[in-house]
Amino acid sequence: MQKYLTIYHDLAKKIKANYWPKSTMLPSENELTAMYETSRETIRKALNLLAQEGFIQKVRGKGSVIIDVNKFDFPVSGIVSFKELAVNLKQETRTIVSELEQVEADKQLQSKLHVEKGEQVWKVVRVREISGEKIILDKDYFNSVYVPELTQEICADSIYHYLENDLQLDISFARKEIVVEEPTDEDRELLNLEGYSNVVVIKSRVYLDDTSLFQYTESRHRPDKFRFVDFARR
Amino acid sequence: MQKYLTIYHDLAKKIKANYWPKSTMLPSENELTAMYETSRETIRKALNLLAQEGFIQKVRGKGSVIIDVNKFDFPVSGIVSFKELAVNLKQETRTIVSELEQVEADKQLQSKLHVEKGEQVWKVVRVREISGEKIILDKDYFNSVYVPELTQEICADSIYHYLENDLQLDISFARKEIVVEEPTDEDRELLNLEGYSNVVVIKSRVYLDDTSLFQYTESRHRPDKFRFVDFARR
DNA sequence: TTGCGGAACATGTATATACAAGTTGTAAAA
DNA sequence: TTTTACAACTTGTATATACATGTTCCGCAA
Repeated sequence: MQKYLTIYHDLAKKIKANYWPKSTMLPSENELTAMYETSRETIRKALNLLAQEGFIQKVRGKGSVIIDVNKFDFPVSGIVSFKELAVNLKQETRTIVSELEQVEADKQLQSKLHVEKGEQVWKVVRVREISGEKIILDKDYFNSVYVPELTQEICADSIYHYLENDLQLDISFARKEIVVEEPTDEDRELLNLEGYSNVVVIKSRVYLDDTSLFQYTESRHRPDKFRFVDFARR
Repeated sequence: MQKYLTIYHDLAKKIKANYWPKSTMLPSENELTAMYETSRETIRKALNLLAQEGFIQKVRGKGSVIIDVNKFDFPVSGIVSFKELAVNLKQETRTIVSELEQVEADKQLQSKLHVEKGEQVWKVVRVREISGEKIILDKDYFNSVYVPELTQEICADSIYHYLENDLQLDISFARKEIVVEEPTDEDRELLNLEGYSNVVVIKSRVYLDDTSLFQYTESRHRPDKFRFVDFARR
């Protein structure tokens, strides 16, 4: 593994474990250079990563202050699969595959997935149950060129795990959009909406390493259970 | 100005202006090094920034592909003032200052702004009108230690401009949280809610360069007009 | 006592060099 | 013709050096 990543992970782990008191300085770059027996540039790469992820704040002429991280509980920012999220949640979760089929792309899908008319597309509809309540409705569409086969088992477990480990796809980046919509009949039917008159919809286009678009997803959430946490720099 | 930032801005401008066709390769790092008469590391700093911001996708052994940017229309991600947003909007916008006063921090504010009991805090309530409709209700609280004075004029124009240019504050990062809530009486009174039974609330804690917390904000949006666009990397 | 200057330290930027590792096309070998 | 091997590209990582620039603190001079 690369040195700067190893150092980054080591420092991140120590910060999370409160190895240093919050709001105090990290050792200086020169000290870290000596501690890890490497060069200053390598340390700086690790520190810049830490700053980007909100662990530290670099102050010129002074040093790196450890930011008091109040554990981000639901980082929908970034690309994270539901299964990866679920392990952080205390509650019981369950995934119900309600639909799984290969369909021809209609006009709407064509524009969202950038495929030609009539091309084959996998459609997966899944309901996410948290603590016994049906909270999230995930509608995924995959370009069959990149995902030729999907099974009930894969969808019930983790599609992302299958794509990355078995199909060796390099998922790279996504464009996301969050809006609030009125529930569709499908939403009302599949979710426990409890009279709520809105759903929060996260629409994502997901791209591979080679910038090809392979997935379009709508994640539809009951509004009271939705929470998006973000870290932003000016 | 720093070389790598100059190069970054130059490349970003060219990409936005379609100087190179979308989905094609940028010149290689070595070519750019020659073009800008600098070192490869400096070029790499600029390219990494472009990748971070979603302009390009770096592919090892091949080069940097230009990502087809479909102009992100409403980047609430990052820290952006309403006035900065407004210049990108085509519609007419107006800001109405509905409240401006210095108050003692109550228990709730104490925890949100990390101030002591009874400390002075500026409270600003503003309504944002877009195309004649009252869409957004911004409630800002500033720690008086960092912001001793605020006037009607400043609030009607841009508080951020005042903080950064006149008070010389270095606004650095923010923690944000997006949730959906039921409208309060204040929401119903000040906004044109048109019968909507929810509001989208962005709660932000904003920090200075030296990691001190100086602002807490709730930005309350009418759900049909709310849209959050994000670029994420796995 | 007060204020100024500078040493010693911090991070930021720029450059050069070396090698590792992935991709592609070509020419030689089977 | 097909396969293999390699050269010539690409980006990724690691190191060393130099200087710029911001912060802190201590001691000396006024």
